[in-house]
Amino acid sequence: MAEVGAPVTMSDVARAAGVSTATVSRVVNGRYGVSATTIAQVRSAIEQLGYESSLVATSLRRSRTHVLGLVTRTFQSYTAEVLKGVMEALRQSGFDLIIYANSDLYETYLEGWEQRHLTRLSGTLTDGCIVVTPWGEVRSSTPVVVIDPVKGSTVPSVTADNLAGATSVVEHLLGLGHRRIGFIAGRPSLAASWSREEGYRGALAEAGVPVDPVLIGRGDFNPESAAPQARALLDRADRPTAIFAASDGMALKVLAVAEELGLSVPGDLSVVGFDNIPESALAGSGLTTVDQSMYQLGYEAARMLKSIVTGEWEGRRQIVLPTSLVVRGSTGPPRSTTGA
Amino acid sequence: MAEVGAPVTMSDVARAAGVSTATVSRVVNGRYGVSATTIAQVRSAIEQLGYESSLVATSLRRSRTHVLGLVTRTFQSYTAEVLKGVMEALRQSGFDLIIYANSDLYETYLEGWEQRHLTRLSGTLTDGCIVVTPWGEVRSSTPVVVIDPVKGSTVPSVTADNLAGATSVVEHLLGLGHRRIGFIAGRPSLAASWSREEGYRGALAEAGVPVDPVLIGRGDFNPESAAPQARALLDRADRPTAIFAASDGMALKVLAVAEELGLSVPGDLSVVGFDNIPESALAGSGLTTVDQSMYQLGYEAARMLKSIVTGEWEGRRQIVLPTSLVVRGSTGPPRSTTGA
DNA sequence: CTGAAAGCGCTTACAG
DNA sequence: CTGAAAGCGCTTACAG
Repeated sequence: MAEVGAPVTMSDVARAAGVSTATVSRVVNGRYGVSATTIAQVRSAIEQLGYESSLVATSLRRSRTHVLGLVTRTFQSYTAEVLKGVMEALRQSGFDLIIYANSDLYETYLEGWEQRHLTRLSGTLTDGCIVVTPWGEVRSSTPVVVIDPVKGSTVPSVTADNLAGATSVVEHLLGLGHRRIGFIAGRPSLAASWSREEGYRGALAEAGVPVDPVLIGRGDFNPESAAPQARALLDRADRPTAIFAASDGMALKVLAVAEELGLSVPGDLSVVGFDNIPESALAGSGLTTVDQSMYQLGYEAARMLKSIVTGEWEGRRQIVLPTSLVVRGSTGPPRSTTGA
Repeated sequence: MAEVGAPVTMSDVARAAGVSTATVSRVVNGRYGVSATTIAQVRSAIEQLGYESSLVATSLRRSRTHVLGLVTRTFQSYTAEVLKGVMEALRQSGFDLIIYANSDLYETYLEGWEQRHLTRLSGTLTDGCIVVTPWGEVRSSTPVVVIDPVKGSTVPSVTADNLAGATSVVEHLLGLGHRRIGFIAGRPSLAASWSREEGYRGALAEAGVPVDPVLIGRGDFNPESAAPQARALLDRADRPTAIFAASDGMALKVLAVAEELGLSVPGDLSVVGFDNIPESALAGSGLTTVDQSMYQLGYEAARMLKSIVTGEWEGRRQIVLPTSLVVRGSTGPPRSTTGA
């Protein structure tokens, strides 16, 4: 029952039913103008042969495919959340979803992957695409909605309120009595990265705490990128009493480095992340972080894309969703609460 | 920069470069027998126009597409784990991955979704497919590997050692002193469901504890399906001191029902699940469960599919992966440890 | 109500 | 080394 012969095509059905492929196509697509008898014959042939129209052939011929695409570089935990949101928004919408992932990202196409995939899908397969965290600005012949766009992007997009989120983190740390607060930044090209750094700087400035450039490390959102930065910060004589990493992945790495150096958290060091991925709740006594509902990002992106495709979208094309601070065990007052 | 005109086709490139589409195709695919000058011209036209070949047109024409498919009904947390494993196995393999999800699952196609999607992809788009937890037996004109097949399936598949996993759960509960152990089964058609029930029955029998049919509830792996079953079990005068649910989703529901009824866990009731989804570690003091590495399932399924497609697969076509018991706070000795 | 024919964007023998 | 032509599996005007 596993692997059977060649796929059943529309010609096979036409032959079996004694009609032309045009007629089969009409029946399959429920077009008017086919006699009841013919419909019955064709239906029975379809049933017997187990025919299903080829997605590829159909979408090559049709202008509208009722398939939306999603292009992502990786499948992290947060990707699953995004996908759940997307599927919920698409439920009963008449749009199917296709997700395309490339296996060669460690080779040639790393930089422009999203553009390449987008183009390969757009002309024919999909009516529109969601792109998750692209490396650059994207363009397409069909509608696109970007989740986490690059800085300065003009494409329709959905993003979390990174500025407010980062601000709340620093206010939380300041409230606990921290004054030397380190920051590990994310990939510079992303708008999210800039906003988080801006929130960090702004909140310090607001509190009258000077920003010390030596306390800022440059990561790229990749967990590994945070390790050397954390080590550099924590090896200093005047090391920070708290580190705010621009993503949970990086923050978890900071926790690992702290443990490696024999620093207790939050006694010797408070650590905060951003994203609230599931792993953050599991790490030791929990990682304090900013929740940006990836589910919501996915949901809103899909809702927007769907409406743009059908021409019904009226609202703004750059959506910003609220974030919320989640305080867990990785933050506390510094050892000597004499700062200020 | 967002939405641009019509997609750039191979004809556009051919026109710009002053050659035929056949030549462009040769350059794009790196075929021999094109002069250096022509290659340069075509390359420059491709560059200027930002051309990418259409995935759909290419795969319609070619027999081999170097794209593998994955068909899934939902995106749960475990799906992300499966996908991570799949991508890892496919990394650098030359195979891209396409995931297809249907938005109308709540309508017509609920029952046969996997077969329908499979057929629509198989003829043309993909060289082979992974199907996650199908409703029935699947057939296809190209290779298929099923994760969690239905009972009696003969298709190549990867599955966890559900029998051993369930056995270890019951042994764990027996070891704590439980004798009245309830069970909430999963969807009957799945092989996983049968094996888990078999493990439950077998371990009880092994210990000389008679299986009481009133302690077995029939769920379908869907969390919601467990609520009425749990209530029925817990409303009994001779209620069980422990409930083993065949999935974490259902087990978490059991915890909710217990709380609703004012039962303390594990004091009044021990609860065990199966799967070890991330949420299980977060629930209260943690859900005791069986870890079946979804990452491994995905990884092995992709590795097998890839090899079958390239004709290199030599090993068994029904892989069973080990499981391990994860003891957390939801299990403990029953209130009166006087059983025996 | 039905079919022959063109064409969606490609690739691949087949000629030259 | 290069191009004209056929064809992958469909859909859609256009005739009849």
